[in-house]
Amino acid sequence: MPPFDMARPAKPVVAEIYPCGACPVRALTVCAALEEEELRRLAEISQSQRMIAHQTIFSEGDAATHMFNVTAGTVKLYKLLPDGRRQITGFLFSGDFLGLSVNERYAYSAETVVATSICRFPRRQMEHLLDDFPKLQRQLFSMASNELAAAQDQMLLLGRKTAREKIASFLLGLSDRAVRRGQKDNPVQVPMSRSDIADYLGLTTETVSRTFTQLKAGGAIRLLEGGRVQIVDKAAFYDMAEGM
Amino acid sequence: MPPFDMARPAKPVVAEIYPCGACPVRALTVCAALEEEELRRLAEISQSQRMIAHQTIFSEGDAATHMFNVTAGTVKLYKLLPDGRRQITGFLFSGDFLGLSVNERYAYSAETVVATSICRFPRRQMEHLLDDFPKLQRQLFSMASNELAAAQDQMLLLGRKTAREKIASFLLGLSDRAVRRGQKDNPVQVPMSRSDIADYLGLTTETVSRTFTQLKAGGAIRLLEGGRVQIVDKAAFYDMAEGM
DNA sequence: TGATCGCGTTGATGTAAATCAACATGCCGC
DNA sequence: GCGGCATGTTGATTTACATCAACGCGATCA
Repeated sequence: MPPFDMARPAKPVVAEIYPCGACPVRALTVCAALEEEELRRLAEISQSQRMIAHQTIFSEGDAATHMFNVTAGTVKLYKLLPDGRRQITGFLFSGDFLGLSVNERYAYSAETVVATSICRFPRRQMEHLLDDFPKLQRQLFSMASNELAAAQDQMLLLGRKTAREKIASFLLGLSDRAVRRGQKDNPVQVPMSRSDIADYLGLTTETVSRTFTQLKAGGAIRLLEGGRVQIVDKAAFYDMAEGM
Repeated sequence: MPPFDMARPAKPVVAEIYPCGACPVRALTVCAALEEEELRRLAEISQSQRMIAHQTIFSEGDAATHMFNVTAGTVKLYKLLPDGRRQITGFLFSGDFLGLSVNERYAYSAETVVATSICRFPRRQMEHLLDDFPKLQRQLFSMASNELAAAQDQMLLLGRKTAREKIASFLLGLSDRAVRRGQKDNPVQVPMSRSDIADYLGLTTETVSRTFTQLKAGGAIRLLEGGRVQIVDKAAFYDMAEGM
């Protein structure tokens, strides 16, 4: 059971204490590697918080006061150009960490996609904890390395893949990450709008829509209700995502 | 003076001992934060190596046996699709670190762009050092965070910028990094080929060439000999890079 | 029950950049 | 000095995707 009913989002609540020991995603995330003592210290500085869909967690350029961990729901990270063009640089799900900053400012904006629970840590205290617990730092470093690899995959997608390959890669990415969270990988839950998908893949909503239609017509996917997408032949779909 | 004459590249030499204490880029790189003792330990496991232009340092999928530090020259990182489409995910210069890996394999390929000196560390021993010296790990983590921010900028570029904006952003990026290395920022040295630039920006060589020509015709840049490019009005160029 | 709104789909048309092609230039080996 | 090759530039044409436009549908609400 999720920590709260996603269909009936609660109002955002600050300063609600969430016991780390009872955290539903502890095994998946930065806290996984921690001992009793470390976990206790982390719990002391953490606050759990629930947010409804489409709320801003922080904006690019804000002072980076906190780091965050997603415990339920979906978050998007994005950057804007002055004229409003938007690039979504990532979607985060339960277990994912956000809030790394360069020179004390957030380098991107973060917004909830659906009703979401996050756990927040004051950055200063978190940094002290990193000094005290190398294991925690190690864990965070390892997560950053993985994100870096994902970012490179996304650059290949944005720079060199066709619309069809982009959509296929996107769905497979969602599917793979669902597996890692221990959720069903196929059909895959797609909680974000066409517009969010477009801004993640460097396309327009129209092209995203048309490409979904084509994939459906070609028998590669089935669109189910509840925003779920079934990938008919996953192996063939991996090939499609790489242009084979 | 650079550590060797870049115009007359040496044959690659393995196992040449390079004293860290005399390293020309120590202040710029992962070694900057280290104490005497730490530096000595790092020196023990490091090997300096010179490579000519267009040599492979490692390939995607290779077992990740080493980590590297660029001490002179230029390196490109890239990923390939099965049909040969290529995305260059980054250019590295003196002081830059490479070789982070996910599950023991390199996630991308690395190749020299010009004659280059690198310093290599066996990964296993490097990881032990990270455990022994949290300061080193901290430094590496901080560099990874910066790279992550750069990767997000590049996603915005690839997904949402026009050819003209891409070229302007690229030149400014080179210029800014030259400053950080203490080199001249304008005119900026552009050591890579049109084809490399194209694969970095998600364009074709023809479009890169045409865009340079247009920028030159519009008076925004001047193409100098020796592969240098002068940015006429840097403030205006920053605006152009963001579509303003 | 009907008006309004946001979201997604589909169609017609436009265009930035890709592709195809030719040629110029510089560099290297001989 | 000369042929061969890689690299870069420019021109003609094509195309994948964007843009502009219309409409369907479900949710919300008076």
